[in-house]
Amino acid sequence: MLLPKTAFSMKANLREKEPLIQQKWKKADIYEQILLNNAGKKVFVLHDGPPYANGHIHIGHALNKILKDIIVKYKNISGFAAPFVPGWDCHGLPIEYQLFKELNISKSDISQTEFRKKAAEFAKNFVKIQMKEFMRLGIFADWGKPYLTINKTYEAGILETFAGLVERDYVYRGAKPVYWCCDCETALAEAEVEYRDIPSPSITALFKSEELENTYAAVWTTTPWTLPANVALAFNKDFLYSVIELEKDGKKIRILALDAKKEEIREQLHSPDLRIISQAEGVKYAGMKFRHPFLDRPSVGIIADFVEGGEGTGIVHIAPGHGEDDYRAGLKYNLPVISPVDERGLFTEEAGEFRGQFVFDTNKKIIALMRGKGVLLESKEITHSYPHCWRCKKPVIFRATPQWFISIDKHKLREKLLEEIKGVRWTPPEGENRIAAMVEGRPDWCISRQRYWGVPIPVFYCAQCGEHLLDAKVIKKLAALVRAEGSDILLKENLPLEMLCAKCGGTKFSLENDILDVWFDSGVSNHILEERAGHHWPADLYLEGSDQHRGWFQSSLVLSSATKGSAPYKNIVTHGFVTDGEGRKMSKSQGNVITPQEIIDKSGADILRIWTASQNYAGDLRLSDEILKSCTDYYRKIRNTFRFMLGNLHGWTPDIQTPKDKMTAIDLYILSRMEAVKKEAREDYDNYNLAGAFHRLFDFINLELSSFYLDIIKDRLYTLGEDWPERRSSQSALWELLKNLTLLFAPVISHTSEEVLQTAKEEIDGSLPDSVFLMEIPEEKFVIPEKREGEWRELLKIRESVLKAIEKARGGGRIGNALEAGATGNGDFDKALGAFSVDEVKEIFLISQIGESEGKEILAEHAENGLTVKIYRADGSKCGRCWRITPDNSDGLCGRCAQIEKENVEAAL
RNA sequence: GGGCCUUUAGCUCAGUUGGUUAGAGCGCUGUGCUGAUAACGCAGAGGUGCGUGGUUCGAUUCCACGAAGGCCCA
Repeated sequence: MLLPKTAFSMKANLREKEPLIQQKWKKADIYEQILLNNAGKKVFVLHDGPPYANGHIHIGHALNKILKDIIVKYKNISGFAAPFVPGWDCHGLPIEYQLFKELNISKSDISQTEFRKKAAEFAKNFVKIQMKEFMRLGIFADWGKPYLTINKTYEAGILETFAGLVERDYVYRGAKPVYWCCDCETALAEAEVEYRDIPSPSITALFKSEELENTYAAVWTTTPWTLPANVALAFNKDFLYSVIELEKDGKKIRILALDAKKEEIREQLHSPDLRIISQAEGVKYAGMKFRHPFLDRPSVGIIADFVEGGEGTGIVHIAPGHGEDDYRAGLKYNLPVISPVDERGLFTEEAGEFRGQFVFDTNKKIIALMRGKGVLLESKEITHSYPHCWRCKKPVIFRATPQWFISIDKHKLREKLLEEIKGVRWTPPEGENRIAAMVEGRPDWCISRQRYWGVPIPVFYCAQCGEHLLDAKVIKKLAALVRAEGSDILLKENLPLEMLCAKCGGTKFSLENDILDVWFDSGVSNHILEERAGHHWPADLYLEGSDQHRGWFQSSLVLSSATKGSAPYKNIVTHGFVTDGEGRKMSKSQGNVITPQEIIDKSGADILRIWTASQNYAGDLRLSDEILKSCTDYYRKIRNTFRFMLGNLHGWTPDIQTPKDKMTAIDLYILSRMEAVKKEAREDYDNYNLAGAFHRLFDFINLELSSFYLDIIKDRLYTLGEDWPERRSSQSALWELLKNLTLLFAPVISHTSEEVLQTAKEEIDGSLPDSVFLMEIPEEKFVIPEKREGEWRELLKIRESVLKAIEKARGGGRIGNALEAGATGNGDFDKALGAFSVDEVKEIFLISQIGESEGKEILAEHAENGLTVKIYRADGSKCGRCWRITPDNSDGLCGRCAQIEKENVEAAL
């Protein structure tokens, strides 16, 4: 008896084994080895989108990097050389914000240079942490040489791209409102603003129509101080508006407002009655001119969909210098941005009589002024939620400040972008539509940030006249300096630049205070592809979460198209977000968060990798204990099947490989099936359908190997003489199966595949390479003719019926082991069996006798699809060795086993 | 509130121009084996195809509206 024997254990113990395998990979410098091994092959570049370096990795990071890793590994074992350089995004507000909090200081307590040093340390520390965490997932990458957006060469690349934009005239100066703290005299980001309830005036101002007789538009606002910056009134195009006539202070007056508000207005004015003069939808008021209530300035009617009917009058006061909505509406209608407020929150000259006064203090004066002019409909106080500074806790304002922009329409860039989008292959395809819609509607890109932690915008101001200097040549010089010294050098004074002010001839300059938006940083990342050996530009693939349609995919596209003339990628794959088992967002407050660390500690990285590969990532990905449990079940099945194959290859080596033309029918059949499955799985991998590949491979292992082929060949493997041809044939097939499946699964369960291969190297074939990733998926070579496949399909249909019939017999308590049974059937039965020998059929059905049922008691019968199968007890007695029932049994052994025993005895002599 | 997307058995997935009783696997239940044994085989149960309307001889598949959820934006 030759039973399976292998050191490959049933229990995986991944949490202890994986780190050991990873150590070996690290020691052998597996990443380098793979690329060395694949030198000369076609290059495939997956360019990593940089995660932000400010915390431990969460499940979304793990998902993203594992998906990338699966694809890169697959490419590397299927005829490509696929490098993978990991990146990190290291500048930006989140780090700055976190660090200020940690240090418990504010901008004024620390110099920019000193702060930047600490921020760089902070980022590098998390790069180190995340790198370790990614490595623990089994990700292969150029860990020794990642790209960090704070690397000197990287920062130089940022400036070079910027110079390219300046050369082509894409960069311009404009104004945009930002949150502004008048106390700290600084701009604030969304994250630095907290909302608190405060009392504010709630007023309705009247804007006199220049076209309609004695008619005033009623406009509600809670920030009267922004009225000096008013330039427009917004209507909702679909709402119904009315001009109503009523009495105010004893005089007739006509008010324009939302029709639904007319009663409310009548009550506010204590008017005894109201008369509807006209009614129209908001769209009618687009372009209509109104008079500012207290300044000599027109205010024009516009349409905006953010106008709501709930609070107010349905007519919204628009001050593009003091609100985000207002600003965007202003862009659309080409309205001027007025922001007559300085950095301390004091009105400037532009505000006329309010000059020098603090904005919040002028609310009352403005109300009084309007009341005096008879253009105030109502005034009261309300309490509402209002943004405050996270640091000094004072209310903030929206204030327009000078900012730098990249034009999206210069040189028809927008059209170019849309054209490029069409040239990219988007997976899933809906992504194309999504990004195209965003690009169509996006405004110019504001790249200024009033922060410390980033690359300074390379613009200089003349110390004498204040004129700005934006010069590509100068910026290229700066880039060279930065390449050598890092971006901190820009903060130094007296840079050797030899600049001259074009306006006044001045020679002293100061650097712009604003830094570049971090999306600019990461948007230029594809420049590393041109600098790294073994890479090429554009990248073959970008793979990120679907949120990056607005983020990185777009910033990369804009910068690359503007400066290099095309998109930096050929393929985009996007994945959804991880939710809990109910499809709900994971959040700390919900308590439904599962971290990659927990999964690794409990089950191992290969389980997490199976989770990643088994789900369709196009939509949201659910994660729960129940789902992980099923991943563990997948894993156990795969592992045990590998174990069975390894164990039964004991005593076999490739030099006694059975040639294809000597293999038995069932071995040839299963190998042919393997080829078909491999082809399908490879197509899936090639199309980034990882779940398709995984389920296909798993089903093959489960349905065709474990339940079918392996079950059947046990008899040969265990009971035949060691060298018998049928046994060697099956072992040769096992070897092919093992190699193919180890490799096909390697991108997913990398650690386990490696363990399988190393076990095989020790136990079966010492000439195998040191890592499964230094191999290639075997080429197709075991396909049987279509006609033969058809014969097998017929046979397998009958096998199903036989199994059901046997189960019926078993249910009746008439039979236990299937080997006790014999089977026969009607005409179709014999016809389908005709293509196979009786011995083959018995083997495949796992029974002891076929046909010849005359005079026998039928134990069970099963009929379906015109086929009837009958089960009876096989003739003869049970062989003590192979357990088959045969008529030629003597001394408890069947004829075959008796001979094998004899051979074994002779061999032993 | 707007744009894009998702919704098929407890779980993960298939379902290819709309056409007969909607398929797998896992899990579950039952059962066999005890020479893959904390393994392996066999069988079975399990679905108002998110809901409501419409187009059609006929819709999981097409259309409209709605619900729940996700991403982005406001």
